[in-house]
Amino acid sequence: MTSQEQSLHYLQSLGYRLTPQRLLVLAIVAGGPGHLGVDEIHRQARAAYPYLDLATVYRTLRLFKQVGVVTEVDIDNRLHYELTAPGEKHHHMVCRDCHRAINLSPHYLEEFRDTLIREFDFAPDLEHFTVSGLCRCCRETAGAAANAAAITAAADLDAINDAEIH
Amino acid sequence: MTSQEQSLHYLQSLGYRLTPQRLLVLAIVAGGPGHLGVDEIHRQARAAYPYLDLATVYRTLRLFKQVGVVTEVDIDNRLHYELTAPGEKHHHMVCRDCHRAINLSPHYLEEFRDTLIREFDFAPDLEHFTVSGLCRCCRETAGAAANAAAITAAADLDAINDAEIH
DNA sequence: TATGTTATCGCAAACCTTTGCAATAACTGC
DNA sequence: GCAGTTATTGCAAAGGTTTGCGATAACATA
Repeated sequence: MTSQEQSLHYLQSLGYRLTPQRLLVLAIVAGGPGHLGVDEIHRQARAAYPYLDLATVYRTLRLFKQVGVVTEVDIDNRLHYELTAPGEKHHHMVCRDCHRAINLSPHYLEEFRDTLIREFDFAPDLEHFTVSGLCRCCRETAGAAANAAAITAAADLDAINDAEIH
Repeated sequence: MTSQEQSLHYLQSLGYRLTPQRLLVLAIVAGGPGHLGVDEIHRQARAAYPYLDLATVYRTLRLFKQVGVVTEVDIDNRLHYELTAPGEKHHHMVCRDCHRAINLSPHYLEEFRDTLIREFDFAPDLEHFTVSGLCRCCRETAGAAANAAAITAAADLDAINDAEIH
């Protein structure tokens, strides 16, 4: 039994129905190289099943995400999905310049989660955690000038704020 | 000089122009009780300046966010904005059930940021950080049943995944 | 104060995503 | 295997947000 078939059986055990559309979407996400955009998934799916609607793709992916079969990644305000790797769960760091996604081990978030629960009784959703920022590449290249400007600007703002407070 | 005037001077010092629209949006966000939705800001703004377009509100808020004057909070897939509190910067925990936002001191993220920079050369944008989850209230009430179901489901999935790996 | 440059605005259209609804098809129990 | 129940689909429309573009207005310079 393949991993995909197991995921589908799992869906069924939760009371959801097995449809060709769901099978197809799962197969495409499973076959993709890491995360795929919704439009890309839809395009590939239509090649095999031309009447499949974009709304169905969205609904299917939302369901898969909800039960944990796929992981959602927000890249530049667009949703992307990848198979949830069973043994090697990971989070994402997405660069705000080049939009590349870098994997991040859950290990780095465990302490943070424990703290929120202990201090605030707040149970964070960190299953599908994504943090944006600047990757090494973009910090080195275009980032050099922009970064300097940002730092200067931040300092200015602090100065203004300090002046206001005192 | 008020805090708002300082923010506007700051914008000007960065090369942005001072317009009545920006002044108005800033005044409304500053006057609001914490975070306000975009439609709410637009509605209030139109009362004073009927021709102000929604697109301008969005562009203005995006600019304010970019320079750090306001903080963006995503609540149930809708953007909300509040004045960036100079001395008392904070992040947000947003409950996925009741959609309430709870403030979170930056202190809880400092170590996380340092780690990402040290280990991955990745500079995370944690200025406007929001984490979703379940607040104490919702965990106690509706959460009790739903939580139990979720835990069971997760255990099932783990079992399936374990079976697959071995 | 008058003039030129160009950032910003309002409008309209596009974009990505979600939702309502009637028709369909997947599962259940006989 | 067949009929009944109801989750799911496709379609169309709406929702929230962004973008392109010509017209306007804010700032700099003289």
